Amino acid sequence: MPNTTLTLKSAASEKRNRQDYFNIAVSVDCVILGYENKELKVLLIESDLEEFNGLNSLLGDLVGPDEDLDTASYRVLKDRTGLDDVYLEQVQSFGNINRHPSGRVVTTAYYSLLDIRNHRLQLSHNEVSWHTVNDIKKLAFDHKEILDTCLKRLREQVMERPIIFNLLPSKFSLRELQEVYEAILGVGLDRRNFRKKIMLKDWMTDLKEMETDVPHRPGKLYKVNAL
Amino acid sequence: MPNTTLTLKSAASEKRNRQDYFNIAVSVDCVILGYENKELKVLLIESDLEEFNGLNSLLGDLVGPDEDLDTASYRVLKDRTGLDDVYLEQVQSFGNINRHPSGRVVTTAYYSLLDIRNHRLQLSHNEVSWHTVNDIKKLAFDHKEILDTCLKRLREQVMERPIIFNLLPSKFSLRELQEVYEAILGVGLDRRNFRKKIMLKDWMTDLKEMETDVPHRPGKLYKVNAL
DNA sequence: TCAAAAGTGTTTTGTGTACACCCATGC
DNA sequence: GCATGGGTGTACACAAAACACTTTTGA
Repeated sequence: MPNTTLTLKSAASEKRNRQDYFNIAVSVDCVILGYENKELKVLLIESDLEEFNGLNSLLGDLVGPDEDLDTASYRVLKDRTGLDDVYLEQVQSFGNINRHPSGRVVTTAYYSLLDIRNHRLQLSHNEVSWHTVNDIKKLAFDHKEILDTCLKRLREQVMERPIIFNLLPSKFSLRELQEVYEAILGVGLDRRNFRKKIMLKDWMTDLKEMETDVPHRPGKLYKVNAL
Repeated sequence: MPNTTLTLKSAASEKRNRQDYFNIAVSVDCVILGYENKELKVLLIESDLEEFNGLNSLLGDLVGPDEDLDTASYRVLKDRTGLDDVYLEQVQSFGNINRHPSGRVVTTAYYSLLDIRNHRLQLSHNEVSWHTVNDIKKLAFDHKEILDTCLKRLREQVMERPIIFNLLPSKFSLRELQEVYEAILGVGLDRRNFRKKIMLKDWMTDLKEMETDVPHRPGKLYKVNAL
């Protein structure tokens, strides 16, 4: 397959030779988000490129010749966190010519949501660690832009579809749920209005259980409905 | 630059050799949409691949080594339509292994909106022509899926941002505008409610002119506000 | 005078938002 | 008994939807 001739038609393409087209590498970058201590966090790795001395970057990798984009993202996630049952969604591709200092790489960004506490990660490298999203000022490559784009998409979707539950343990209280929303949206929410609104969505089921080990009146526990 | 070593870290990547990564080609595909006769249309070309005998496909091309993704899309648009002042937006990337029969191609889809009547296109190939979106059952490659994805995105955005005006001439009536919305959304809209809603958005200015050459009472003409 | 579309308002219904009090529990 | 958060309802503002008649023009 690699040596088959590509026959996409265009005046421009005919002028160039085939070799040019295979000088673009394809990668995926994963914005792996977790929630802990009322903060949204993202998994980053210390960049090993000199140009980015000291800067962190997203987790990503080149896409292999035998991989779909989604498959490659799952592989990155699995390799770096040990998890394979994780929510993953494609957001956008970034292909500026000079975005990678070592060569031409077009990357497709995904975001991923997981519960930091429940999944004790098997982090494959020591340099991989969680960082509070709000504290991140600068990342290697164009990864700050990628992060911001993914966060924007997440904020747009979080009230539309039941994705937020990926950040929570399987049993959670309404307070916990509201705190995750507040962390993502960056605003405080009225408790009564929040409860009304979220209950209308039919995303959760009352487990008829109560919180334990809380230093105050325990709240009801819920689970997310099957999707 | 093409011969610089890529140093993305991962156990998986270290196992493969560099050549593998440059066996993926990168393309863009443009869903070029226009509006005419109360119908939404898309610009298609007859596929020249044997495998897709007779099927149409979207307009696309490989991305050159010196082009951003956006630049490549603008080039495709310019080459195929002669237009360069056209709305263009990235939607999503498609990278399934077998999506292109001649080799591995990862493509990024864009949609584009233009006014068929005002821009008399200089179509570069005779095989390029407009097709009513609703009549399209099948396209070459995964282009039907790409088309559907772009249409879905368009429907989500059309009430959020003033993009629809790209489909209309610079002067238009509220009836024309409503008809475009109806064509895109595939539903009928109440005229009074539509007018109220659209006027609240502050997207248009009353030109203090009237339609001419209509076989009925002429309506007011509007123009889109500067963005 | 007829056909075709322009233009216009009111009522109802639902949703978003602001806001305050009593209750259950652990310490 | 005190601190902490759980749980609840009402009033107002605004947006969405349903709905019909008169007016203007060209043919």
